[in-house]
Amino acid sequence: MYICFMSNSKLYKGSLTTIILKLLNENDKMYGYEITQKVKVLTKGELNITEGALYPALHKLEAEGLLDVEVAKVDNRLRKYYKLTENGTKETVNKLEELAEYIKTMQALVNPKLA
Amino acid sequence: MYICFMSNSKLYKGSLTTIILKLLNENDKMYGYEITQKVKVLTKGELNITEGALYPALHKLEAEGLLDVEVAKVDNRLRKYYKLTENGTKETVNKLEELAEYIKTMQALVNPKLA
DNA sequence: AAATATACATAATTTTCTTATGTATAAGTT
DNA sequence: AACTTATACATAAGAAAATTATGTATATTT
Repeated sequence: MYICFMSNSKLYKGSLTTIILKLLNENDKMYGYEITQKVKVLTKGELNITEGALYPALHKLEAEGLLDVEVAKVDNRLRKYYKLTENGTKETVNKLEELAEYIKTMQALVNPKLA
Repeated sequence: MYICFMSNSKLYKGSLTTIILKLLNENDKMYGYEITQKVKVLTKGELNITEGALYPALHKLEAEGLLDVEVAKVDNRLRKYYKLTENGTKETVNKLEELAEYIKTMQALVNPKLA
Protein backbone atom coordinates (compact mmCIF):
# COMPACT_ATOMS: atom_id res chain seq x y z
CA MET A 1 0.00 0.00 0.00
CA TYR A 2 0.89 3.66 -0.13
CA ILE A 3 0.65 6.25 2.59
CA CYS A 4 -2.69 7.05 4.05
CA PHE A 5 -5.83 8.44 2.43
CA MET A 6 -9.09 9.69 3.69
CA SER A 7 -12.15 8.17 2.09
CA ASN A 8 -12.73 9.40 -1.45
CA SER A 9 -16.08 10.76 -0.32
CA LYS A 10 -15.94 14.53 -0.01
CA LEU A 11 -18.58 14.42 2.69
CA TYR A 12 -15.97 14.01 5.42
CA LYS A 13 -14.74 17.52 4.76
CA GLY A 14 -15.53 19.50 7.86
CA SER A 15 -16.13 16.55 10.16
CA LEU A 16 -12.58 15.99 11.42
CA THR A 17 -12.96 18.37 14.36
CA THR A 18 -16.15 16.63 15.45
CA ILE A 19 -14.43 13.25 15.27
CA ILE A 20 -11.43 14.38 17.32
CA LEU A 21 -13.53 16.03 20.01
CA LYS A 22 -15.84 13.05 20.32
CA LEU A 23 -12.98 10.56 20.66
CA LEU A 24 -11.34 12.69 23.32
CA ASN A 25 -14.64 12.98 25.10
CA GLU A 26 -14.78 9.20 25.36
CA ASN A 27 -11.13 8.44 26.01
CA ASP A 28 -9.95 11.16 28.38
CA LYS A 29 -6.55 11.56 26.72
CA MET A 30 -5.18 10.42 23.39
CA TYR A 31 -2.20 11.15 21.18
CA GLY A 32 -2.35 11.86 17.47
CA TYR A 33 -1.23 8.55 16.09
CA GLU A 34 -3.59 6.79 18.48
CA ILE A 35 -6.48 8.79 17.06
CA THR A 36 -5.69 7.72 13.50
CA GLN A 37 -5.57 4.06 14.56
CA LYS A 38 -8.73 4.27 16.61
CA VAL A 39 -10.64 5.83 13.72
CA LYS A 40 -9.35 3.15 11.36
CA VAL A 41 -10.62 0.41 13.66
CA LEU A 42 -13.96 2.04 14.53
CA THR A 43 -14.75 2.65 10.87
CA LYS A 44 -13.43 -0.73 9.74
CA GLY A 45 -10.94 0.97 7.44
CA GLU A 46 -13.52 3.23 5.81
CA LEU A 47 -11.88 6.36 7.12
CA ASN A 48 -8.15 6.93 7.27
CA ILE A 49 -7.23 10.28 8.72
CA THR A 50 -4.12 11.69 7.11
CA GLU A 51 -1.37 13.21 9.19
CA GLY A 52 -1.48 16.33 7.06
CA ALA A 53 -5.05 16.86 8.20
CA LEU A 54 -4.80 15.61 11.76
CA TYR A 55 -1.83 17.46 13.19
CA PRO A 56 -2.81 20.93 11.99
CA ALA A 57 -6.33 20.26 13.28
CA LEU A 58 -5.00 19.31 16.71
CA HIS A 59 -2.81 22.40 16.81
CA LYS A 60 -5.77 24.57 15.89
CA LEU A 61 -7.98 23.08 18.58
CA GLU A 62 -5.21 23.63 21.10
CA ALA A 63 -4.77 27.24 19.96
CA GLU A 64 -8.52 27.76 20.37
CA GLY A 65 -8.30 26.53 23.93
CA LEU A 66 -10.40 23.42 23.36
CA LEU A 67 -7.53 21.01 24.01
CA ASP A 68 -4.68 20.81 26.49
CA VAL A 69 -1.48 19.04 25.54
CA GLU A 70 0.93 17.06 27.66
CA VAL A 71 4.16 15.68 26.25
CA ALA A 72 5.38 12.24 27.24
CA LYS A 73 8.24 9.99 26.25
CA VAL A 74 7.38 6.32 25.81
CA ASP A 75 9.95 3.79 24.58
CA ASN A 76 12.22 6.72 23.77
CA ARG A 77 9.60 8.07 21.37
CA LEU A 78 7.70 11.33 21.71
CA ARG A 79 3.98 11.38 22.34
CA LYS A 80 1.70 14.37 22.68
CA TYR A 81 -1.32 13.55 24.75
CA TYR A 82 -4.35 15.75 24.15
CA LYS A 83 -7.30 16.14 26.42
CA LEU A 84 -10.40 18.29 26.40
CA THR A 85 -10.45 21.55 28.31
CA GLU A 86 -13.67 22.70 29.93
CA ASN A 87 -14.49 24.71 26.81
CA GLY A 88 -13.55 21.70 24.72
CA THR A 89 -16.15 19.61 26.49
CA LYS A 90 -18.79 22.27 25.86
CA GLU A 91 -17.81 22.52 22.22
CA THR A 92 -18.03 18.74 21.88
CA VAL A 93 -21.69 18.94 22.86
CA ASN A 94 -22.26 21.63 20.22
CA LYS A 95 -20.48 19.67 17.53
CA LEU A 96 -22.45 16.53 18.25
CA GLU A 97 -25.69 18.50 18.12
CA GLU A 98 -24.60 19.95 14.80
CA LEU A 99 -23.87 16.47 13.50
CA ALA A 100 -27.29 15.20 14.57
CA GLU A 101 -28.88 18.27 12.96
CA TYR A 102 -26.86 17.78 9.79
CA ILE A 103 -27.94 14.16 9.48
CA LYS A 104 -31.57 15.11 10.08
CA THR A 105 -31.41 17.88 7.49
CA MET A 106 -29.74 15.71 4.87
CA GLN A 107 -32.29 12.99 5.40
CA ALA A 108 -35.06 15.56 4.90
CA LEU A 109 -33.40 16.48 1.61
CA VAL A 110 -32.71 13.04 0.22
CA ASN A 111 -35.78 11.39 1.65
CA PRO A 112 -38.42 14.12 1.93
CA LYS A 113 -41.21 11.58 2.45
CA LEU A 114 -39.91 10.80 5.93
CA ALA A 115 -39.46 14.43 6.93
CA MET B 1 -31.38 40.23 7.28
CA TYR B 2 -28.25 40.25 5.21
CA ILE B 3 -27.43 38.22 2.11
CA CYS B 4 -27.51 34.51 2.33
CA PHE B 5 -25.44 32.14 4.41
CA MET B 6 -25.07 28.45 4.57
CA SER B 7 -25.55 26.96 8.00
CA ASN B 8 -22.72 27.78 10.38
CA SER B 9 -22.08 24.05 10.68
CA LYS B 10 -19.04 23.09 8.65
CA LEU B 11 -20.45 19.65 8.05
CA TYR B 12 -22.29 20.79 4.92
CA LYS B 13 -18.96 21.35 3.23
CA GLY B 14 -18.76 18.78 0.48
CA SER B 15 -22.45 17.91 0.38
CA LEU B 16 -23.67 20.54 -2.10
CA THR B 17 -23.18 18.31 -5.14
CA THR B 18 -25.17 15.53 -3.51
CA ILE B 19 -27.99 17.94 -2.71
CA ILE B 20 -28.16 19.33 -6.24
CA LEU B 21 -28.13 15.92 -7.89
CA LYS B 22 -30.78 14.54 -5.57
CA LEU B 23 -33.12 17.49 -6.13
CA LEU B 24 -32.75 17.20 -9.89
CA ASN B 25 -33.36 13.49 -9.63
CA GLU B 26 -36.71 14.22 -8.04
CA ASN B 27 -37.77 17.27 -9.99
CA ASP B 28 -36.73 16.56 -13.58
CA LYS B 29 -35.57 20.11 -14.27
CA MET B 30 -34.82 23.04 -12.01
CA TYR B 31 -33.08 26.40 -12.23
CA GLY B 32 -30.54 27.73 -9.79
CA TYR B 33 -32.65 30.14 -7.83
CA GLU B 34 -35.36 27.51 -7.57
CA ILE B 35 -32.87 25.12 -5.99
CA THR B 36 -31.92 27.63 -3.30
CA GLN B 37 -35.59 28.22 -2.44
CA LYS B 38 -36.44 24.53 -2.45
CA VAL B 39 -33.57 23.76 -0.09
CA LYS B 40 -34.63 26.56 2.20
CA VAL B 41 -38.16 25.16 2.42
CA LEU B 42 -37.16 21.50 2.73
CA THR B 43 -34.71 22.25 5.53
CA LYS B 44 -37.04 24.74 7.24
CA GLY B 45 -34.43 27.45 6.87
CA GLU B 46 -31.60 25.38 8.33
CA LEU B 47 -29.64 25.43 5.09
CA ASN B 48 -29.29 28.45 2.84
CA ILE B 49 -27.21 27.76 -0.21
CA THR B 50 -25.19 30.79 -1.25
CA GLU B 51 -25.03 31.85 -4.86
CA GLY B 52 -21.25 31.89 -4.71
CA ALA B 53 -21.36 28.18 -3.96
CA LEU B 54 -24.31 27.17 -6.12
CA TYR B 55 -23.53 28.64 -9.52
CA PRO B 56 -19.93 27.42 -9.74
CA ALA B 57 -21.14 24.00 -8.59
CA LEU B 58 -23.78 23.89 -11.33
CA HIS B 59 -21.23 24.95 -13.94
CA LYS B 60 -18.85 22.25 -12.78
CA LEU B 61 -21.49 19.54 -12.92
CA GLU B 62 -22.40 20.69 -16.41
CA ALA B 63 -18.73 20.65 -17.48
CA GLU B 64 -18.44 17.12 -16.13
CA GLY B 65 -21.38 16.04 -18.25
CA LEU B 66 -23.66 15.28 -15.34
CA LEU B 67 -26.11 18.07 -16.14
CA ASP B 68 -27.65 19.48 -19.31
CA VAL B 69 -28.68 23.10 -19.42
CA GLU B 70 -31.53 24.76 -21.27
CA VAL B 71 -32.00 28.52 -21.24
CA ALA B 72 -35.48 29.99 -20.98
CA LYS B 73 -36.92 33.46 -20.67
CA VAL B 74 -39.79 33.84 -18.23
CA ASP B 75 -41.33 37.24 -17.49
CA ASN B 76 -38.46 38.80 -19.39
CA ARG B 77 -36.00 37.26 -16.92
CA LEU B 78 -33.38 34.65 -17.69
CA ARG B 79 -33.62 31.15 -16.31
CA LYS B 80 -31.21 28.28 -16.79
CA TYR B 81 -32.94 24.99 -16.38
CA TYR B 82 -30.71 22.10 -15.43
CA LYS B 83 -31.53 18.43 -15.76
CA LEU B 84 -29.61 15.23 -15.16
CA THR B 85 -27.87 13.50 -18.03
CA GLU B 86 -27.68 9.73 -18.09
CA ASN B 87 -24.31 9.89 -16.34
CA GLY B 88 -25.78 12.40 -13.92
CA THR B 89 -28.42 9.90 -12.92
CA LYS B 90 -25.78 7.23 -12.35
CA GLU B 91 -23.67 9.62 -10.31
CA THR B 92 -26.70 10.53 -8.18
CA VAL B 93 -26.94 6.90 -7.13
CA ASN B 94 -23.26 6.90 -6.17
CA LYS B 95 -23.55 10.14 -4.22
CA LEU B 96 -26.55 8.90 -2.29
CA GLU B 97 -24.71 5.69 -1.44
CA GLU B 98 -21.76 7.74 -0.25
CA LEU B 99 -24.07 9.81 1.92
CA ALA B 100 -25.62 6.72 3.48
CA GLU B 101 -22.14 5.31 4.06
CA TYR B 102 -20.94 8.59 5.54
CA ILE B 103 -23.85 8.70 7.98
CA LYS B 104 -23.24 5.08 8.98
CA THR B 105 -19.55 5.72 9.52
CA MET B 106 -20.11 8.85 11.56
CA GLN B 107 -22.65 7.07 13.72
CA ALA B 108 -20.11 4.32 14.33
CA LEU B 109 -17.71 7.02 15.51
CA VAL B 110 -19.99 9.07 17.71
CA ASN B 111 -22.12 6.21 18.95
CA PRO B 112 -19.84 3.15 18.91
CA LYS B 113 -22.23 1.12 21.06
CA LEU B 114 -24.71 0.88 18.20
CA ALA B 115 -22.10 -0.08 15.61
C1' DA C 1 -39.57 56.27 -5.40
C1' DA C 2 -37.49 52.85 -2.79
C1' DA C 3 -37.02 48.33 -1.25
C1' DT C 4 -37.43 43.58 -1.91
C1' DA C 5 -37.61 39.51 -4.76
C1' DT C 6 -36.16 37.12 -8.80
C1' DA C 7 -32.19 35.46 -11.57
C1' DC C 8 -27.88 35.15 -13.22
C1' DA C 9 -22.47 35.69 -12.57
C1' DT C 10 -17.66 36.10 -10.87
C1' DA C 11 -13.57 37.58 -8.05
C1' DA C 12 -10.93 37.65 -3.68
C1' DT C 13 -10.21 35.29 0.24
C1' DT C 14 -10.51 31.60 3.68
C1' DT C 15 -10.85 26.99 5.26
C1' DT C 16 -9.82 22.39 5.03
C1' DC C 17 -8.29 19.02 2.99
C1' DT C 18 -4.64 15.89 -0.10
C1' DT C 19 -0.23 14.94 -1.38
C1' DA C 20 4.45 15.04 -0.55
C1' DT C 21 8.23 15.40 2.23
C1' DG C 22 11.09 15.45 6.42
C1' DT C 23 12.93 13.77 11.07
C1' DA C 24 13.57 10.10 14.39
C1' DT C 25 13.18 5.67 17.04
C1' DA C 26 11.55 0.69 17.54
C1' DA C 27 10.40 -3.64 15.87
C1' DG C 28 10.11 -7.13 12.62
C1' DT C 29 11.91 -9.44 8.32
C1' DT C 30 15.26 -11.26 4.93
C1' DA D 1 23.67 -6.69 8.99
C1' DA D 2 20.47 -4.49 6.02
C1' DC D 3 15.92 -3.43 4.87
C1' DT D 4 11.17 -2.65 5.68
C1' DT D 5 7.32 -1.58 8.40
C1' DA D 6 5.38 0.57 12.39
C1' DT D 7 5.33 4.25 15.61
C1' DA D 8 5.24 9.32 16.27
C1' DC D 9 5.77 13.83 15.37
C1' DA D 10 5.77 18.02 11.81
C1' DT D 11 5.17 21.21 7.85
C1' DA D 12 4.87 22.94 3.03
C1' DA D 13 2.75 23.11 -1.66
C1' DG D 14 -1.24 22.70 -3.98
C1' DA D 15 -6.26 21.64 -4.82
C1' DA D 16 -11.08 21.89 -3.75
C1' DA D 17 -14.99 23.97 -2.06
C1' DA D 18 -16.82 27.03 0.43
C1' DT D 19 -17.73 32.28 2.30
C1' DT D 20 -17.99 36.94 1.51
C1' DA D 21 -18.52 40.64 -1.46
C1' DT D 22 -19.73 42.63 -5.56
C1' DG D 23 -21.95 43.28 -10.08
C1' DT D 24 -25.84 43.26 -13.64
C1' DA D 25 -30.71 43.28 -14.75
C1' DT D 26 -35.84 42.86 -14.46
C1' DA D 27 -40.30 42.44 -11.70
C1' DT D 28 -42.99 43.18 -7.81
C1' DT D 29 -44.31 45.12 -3.59
C1' DT D 30 -44.44 48.97 -0.28
